[in-house]
Amino acid sequence: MTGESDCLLCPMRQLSIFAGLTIEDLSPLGMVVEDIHLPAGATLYRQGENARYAFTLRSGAMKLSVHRRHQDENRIVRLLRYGDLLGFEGLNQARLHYQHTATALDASDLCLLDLTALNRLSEDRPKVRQALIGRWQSALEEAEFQLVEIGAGKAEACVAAFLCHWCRVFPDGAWVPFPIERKELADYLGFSAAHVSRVMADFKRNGYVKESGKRINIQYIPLRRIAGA
Amino acid sequence: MTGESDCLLCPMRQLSIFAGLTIEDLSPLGMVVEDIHLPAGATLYRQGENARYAFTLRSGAMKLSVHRRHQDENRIVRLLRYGDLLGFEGLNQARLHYQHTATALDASDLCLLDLTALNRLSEDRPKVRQALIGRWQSALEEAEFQLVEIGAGKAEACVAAFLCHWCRVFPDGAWVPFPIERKELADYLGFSAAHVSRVMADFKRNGYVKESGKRINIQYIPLRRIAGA
DNA sequence: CGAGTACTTGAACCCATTCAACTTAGGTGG
DNA sequence: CCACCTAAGTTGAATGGGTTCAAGTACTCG
Repeated sequence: MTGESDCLLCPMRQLSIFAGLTIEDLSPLGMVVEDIHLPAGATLYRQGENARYAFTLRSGAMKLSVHRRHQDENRIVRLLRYGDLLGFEGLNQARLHYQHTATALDASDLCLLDLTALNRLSEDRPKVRQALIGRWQSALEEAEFQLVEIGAGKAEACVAAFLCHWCRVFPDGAWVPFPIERKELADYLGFSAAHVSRVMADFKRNGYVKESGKRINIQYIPLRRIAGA
Repeated sequence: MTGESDCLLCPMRQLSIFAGLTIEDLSPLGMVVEDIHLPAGATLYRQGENARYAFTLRSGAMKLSVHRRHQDENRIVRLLRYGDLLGFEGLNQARLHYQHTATALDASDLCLLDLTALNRLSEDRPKVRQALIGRWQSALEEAEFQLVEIGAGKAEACVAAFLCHWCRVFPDGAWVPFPIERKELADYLGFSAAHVSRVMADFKRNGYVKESGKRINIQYIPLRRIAGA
């Protein structure tokens, strides 16, 4: 399930917070980095638990969700993929607990980073510091994407915007991994599972997208028409 | 309209990113800080403009909004008050432009901070760095509050959650400045102005809240009942 | 191949939108 | 200081989109 690994050999390093660091930067740091493998559905950490580690997602997909106070449903606040960093709220010394529950949507590989070591590293290395600031910024932008593009408007437009956003890093027309159930998509978008299902079914009937197994393929989504209606 | 000021004498310093710094820390930095005063409705900066300065809000209230691509309406992504920092997206070197449009909801005083100087300062002073990380964290938490408590559910519950959140830093039962129009509240919550007005009017009729001029007074909001319904 | 889970679909209901009319509040000039 | 004027807030009625709940269908995994 877990084991040690060498960051210097990591094929993902260019995308990670250690990108741009040389061997001289990294090797003497003595940062122990562990590999973690999670099966689909497994929980990595829970909201409120002591935050001692951050994680880098190397493959698979995860969701961050929060328990709503007066409601039984869970709201999904972020979806993560290849290269994303999670659990770093503990870097802010005032936040000693995880703010979300992290669950694997699909079988996932992560590496574990000790937060105190990471903190020390960011003190010493401006590049790491910049990289971390960048992660904070993207987390914020992702949240604002959700607010702006998804938080209001008709369901069709929200689903369409999300699908385009989800597939944005892949070439047009590619078959993109899509390990997200209707219920989860609904929790993320703020609609009922039934209605999300309706919209997705319509999109498929209209030939906007295709689905096969846990992959999706965007053919052509008439964003203009959907938003304008 | 503008003038220089001395951070060391600022009555807000304990709340600001310079909190915890001594005179020795601050005085030799040569950071020029300017005072800015804005009348209600004035725009401080616009989405897409070159980001050279961050700002600290010393009094009044502001909103950050984004223009929606396929929509004419603007979505409000954050509301700011006393002590809040805005415009710091430029600290991330990859973001040279403001991500939002900043507009004064009320007559407001701010101080202007040069971003490059602020960057230098955060390199040298761990306390400033920590304070900035804290600001990033609160921006993120604020966005997630909006997602979780306000982005889904019945309008009554959203309005109630927002009002409690807005008044949280004041003592219970206090008259709290509330320079937010129905239309703006609607843009923030993602409802129509008409419906927000209806809900607010109901709340007032039921004695949950009182309004007078640009101030509000929460008497008692039965959150449990509203959310449970 | 069977069982359980996810997905789809229908119908009734409910909440929010829309648009328009009306009321209130705040500000300006006489 | 009052009368007017404008912008903001309130309210009603009709419409429409989304939820809910339940039934039926299609996967997927063992």
